[in-house]
Amino acid sequence: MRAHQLLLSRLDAILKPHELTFARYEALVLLRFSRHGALPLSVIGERLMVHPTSVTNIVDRLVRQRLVERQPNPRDGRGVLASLTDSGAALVERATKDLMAEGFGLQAYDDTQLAQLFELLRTLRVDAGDFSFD
Amino acid sequence: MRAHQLLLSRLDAILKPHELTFARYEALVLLRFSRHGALPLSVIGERLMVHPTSVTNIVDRLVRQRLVERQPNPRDGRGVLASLTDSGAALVERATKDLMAEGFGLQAYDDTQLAQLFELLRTLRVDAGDFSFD
DNA sequence: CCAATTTCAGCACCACTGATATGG
DNA sequence: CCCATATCAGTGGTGCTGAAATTG
Repeated sequence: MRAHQLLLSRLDAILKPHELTFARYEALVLLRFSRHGALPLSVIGERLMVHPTSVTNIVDRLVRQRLVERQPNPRDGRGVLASLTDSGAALVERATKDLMAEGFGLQAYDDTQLAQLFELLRTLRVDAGDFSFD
Repeated sequence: MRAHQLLLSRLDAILKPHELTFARYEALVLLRFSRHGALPLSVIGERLMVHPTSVTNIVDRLVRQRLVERQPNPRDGRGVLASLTDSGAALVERATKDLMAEGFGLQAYDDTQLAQLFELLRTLRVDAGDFSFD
């Protein structure tokens, strides 16, 4: 619990100058690495494992910051696409560069330790019925 | 991040029938194991590492649930003690029994793995300037 | 008709800032 | 006078429930 709190506050501190929270950053990254820089809100919710109403909320804030635009989904009239704007794409580049410069807050670990930690945490995720990513 | 999310939701699920969040549970446990079942709010904030205004908020909610009472601090006229009520003490016993029955959500690990995980997470905490508890 | 997608109102919770009253 | 303790008002953020509109 405490390790999570410290790690999150590190990441938030790095993202704060960009006026991003970690949740909003994750959404931007997801869009950045999608095929067309745009995804249905439902897909964002699945990938980030957040509640549908939370997706609406996150996208609202990103739209207000002009980092993302809402577009009708051409392949599903019920759906909406969140689409990266140019300034959104530029911002996620800058923020990612800053995060990488700090090793995503995990500089204290070498590669072996990171692998051990990942494996141990995977045990908890699998036990809770999460994806295992193996 | 995901492991934390899953663990917290497990603990919250166990605590929900007792109408407790994990944060409120932590405060009750801290009081339960204090010398007189009562502590200054400032001490609660230090031990649980939460913001002073968050302590006021948490204690407010516990008072509303009749699990805790506010008392003037006899040794410091500025201060306030949060003091466990009988029903608060009884509730923390029941909640702890439920949590222990579920191994605090960590049944997936044996003792060796728990020790490894603790040690790896300690590395992050120490790196971030946290206490090390060694 | 039923199901999926998204939105909205509303609530609980958490973390913080800034200001304030009170007392050491 | 300065500092510590606690509270209060207010803001931003997260995570949910329940209901509704729209469309497949």
